[in-house]
Amino acid sequence: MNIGEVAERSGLPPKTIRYYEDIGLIKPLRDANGYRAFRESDLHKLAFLGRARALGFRIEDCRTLLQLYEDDSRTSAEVKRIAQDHLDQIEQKIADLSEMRQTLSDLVTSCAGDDRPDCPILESLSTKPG
Amino acid sequence: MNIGEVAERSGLPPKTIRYYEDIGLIKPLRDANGYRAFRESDLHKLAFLGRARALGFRIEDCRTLLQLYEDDSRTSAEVKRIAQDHLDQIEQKIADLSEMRQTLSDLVTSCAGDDRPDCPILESLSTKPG
DNA sequence: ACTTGACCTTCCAGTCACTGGAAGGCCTAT
DNA sequence: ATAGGCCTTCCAGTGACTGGAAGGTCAAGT
Repeated sequence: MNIGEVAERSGLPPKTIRYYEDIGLIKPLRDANGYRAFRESDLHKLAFLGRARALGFRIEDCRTLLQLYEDDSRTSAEVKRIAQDHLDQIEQKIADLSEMRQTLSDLVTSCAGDDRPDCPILESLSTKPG
Repeated sequence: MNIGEVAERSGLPPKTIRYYEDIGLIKPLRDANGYRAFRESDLHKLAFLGRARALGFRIEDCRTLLQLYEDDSRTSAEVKRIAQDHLDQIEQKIADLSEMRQTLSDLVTSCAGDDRPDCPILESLSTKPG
């Protein structure tokens, strides 16, 4: 398989696939003409990586997860710890964003949004809280 | 005021303040010794920027908001549009993260997290959905 | 006068995970 | 022979800082 087909089948752009090879996540073979020659196993890894990335795992976590996947002597505890840590971070992010949303949505609601200059949003940004 | 005092009073690290000068958000004066000499107005701008950043506005939006703040002929509609767009993006991000959280939390729950290798998390990552 | 330590300066590199673009080689069909 | 659609590498840019090195300045203490 050439990179175009793998890109289509994995859903990842060719650029990303080359990047993943650069950082050692996959090691496709090469044809005599220099083209990358992907095996089914490479495609499978790329799909794995795509799904892990879609869940928001950092690349280094993806690397670890892939290693664990290929390691018969892994324990599910190792995997779970990574996923739980990531889940914690996602929940923290949601909490932070929810606070921003609340503040912003209050400000947006209170702003007339007309052609006058008076604006509670700017007033809030320019004023010390408390 | 030197940068240290401004950093303390604005809550922004000196590095960030220098960076904001680099990209033209503030233009502090200079003392004869080359030290930055901040006016109260610089401090006020930095505090404004700090609050805007804390609400998650991108730097370029912060720049625009600061310009609008200083423009007597602004309209609140301009400000509101920026804030509303940002709010929309935050809500989109929360939606994306919430979906990740749901999936991840299901996976974490279903994983025993013991010393055996069987792991629904890895199985899910390695399997095509559908 | 000298030294110490806490400031301040600039500049360069690194972060993260790609993404865009340029310059050029290869393959297939006409 | 040429056109186009692949493929290759390499370099630079993204956003918003952050760390660190190398060196200048200032105030206080001895």
